[in-house]
Amino acid sequence: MTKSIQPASMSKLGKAFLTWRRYLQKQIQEHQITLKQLSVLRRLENVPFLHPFEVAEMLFCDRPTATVIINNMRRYGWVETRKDPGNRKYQQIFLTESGMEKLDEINQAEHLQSGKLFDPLACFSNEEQAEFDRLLMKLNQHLLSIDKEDQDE
Amino acid sequence: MTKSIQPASMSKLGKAFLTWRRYLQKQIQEHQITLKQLSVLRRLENVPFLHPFEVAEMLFCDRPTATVIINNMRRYGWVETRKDPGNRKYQQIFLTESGMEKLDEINQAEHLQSGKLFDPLACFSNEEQAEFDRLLMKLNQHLLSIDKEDQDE
DNA sequence: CTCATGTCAGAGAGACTGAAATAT
DNA sequence: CATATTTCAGTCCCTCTGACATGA
Repeated sequence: MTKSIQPASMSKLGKAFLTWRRYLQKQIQEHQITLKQLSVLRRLENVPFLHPFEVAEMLFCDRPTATVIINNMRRYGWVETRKDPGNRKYQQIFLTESGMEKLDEINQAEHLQSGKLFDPLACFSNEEQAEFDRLLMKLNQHLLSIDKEDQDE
Repeated sequence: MTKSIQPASMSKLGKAFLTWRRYLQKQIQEHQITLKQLSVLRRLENVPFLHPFEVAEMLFCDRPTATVIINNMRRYGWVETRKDPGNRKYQQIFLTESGMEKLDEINQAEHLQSGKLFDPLACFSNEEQAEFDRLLMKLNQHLLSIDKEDQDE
């Protein structure tokens, strides 16, 4: 009897995630940017600036990792940082001209236009999409209690 | 209007996956082993040997990546490789004594006993579990057509 | 003091490319 | 010849730990 580390459903979930992430990464690879970097750029289209801890939250990573990602983006000149004048322990991350150009380049790419990308959920009926989303929300809610369990140990 | 890279459900799926993987990794980190390495060891409990391309398939990664992972495991002495006598372009990957000891160590760890681990699906009723699994299978089936789409380009 | 925020160094895994060797 | 398997070198991103500095 094979001893598995995780329930079969979680393996399937992982497989779906990896397949999808690989596909997205491949679609943008010619633009020399990673998915996480693009996520940050896109977010910066809609807010004046981000704090590093907000980047960590949205990318669902820890703060040191966010620092690495931000530094990579600074190296490419897509963002720059300033001290928050109101609270000097914060950093503000701003989109640069170069970062906006990068975004334009990507947003105008033919195969990245909305409707051109593969739709992962196209296999679902509306009811199934809603149910899938509901189950994922429930799962994420449940997974939050992992942290509490950790503290008990 | 925020332009997102992916449907909201896929973000939720990614979040669930990362949370779960992080939890599992943390559970075994004291044993100085990664999840992929442990998956390979566990599989080798049940088959006489593996070919590298089989490792790539089960880990859902490409073959060069599988080579890296196998080499890391060889470095720790958990596996060793021999030429397949029947087909000399194949390698056979075998579990070593040291690898078996590593497995024993992990299998006997108190907090890794079955039933002790956090159950990610405990939030679901039996019906929901079945539905979740069914939807994930359907999604994975659908995602297979990504490759076909790629070839058309 | 405490707490949250941010950075840094270092290590390591993993992913990818391009090239090559090998065997079918 | 073409094809499939495997490895290798090299690069890069991400992740984590542990420590530390900063400022509220």
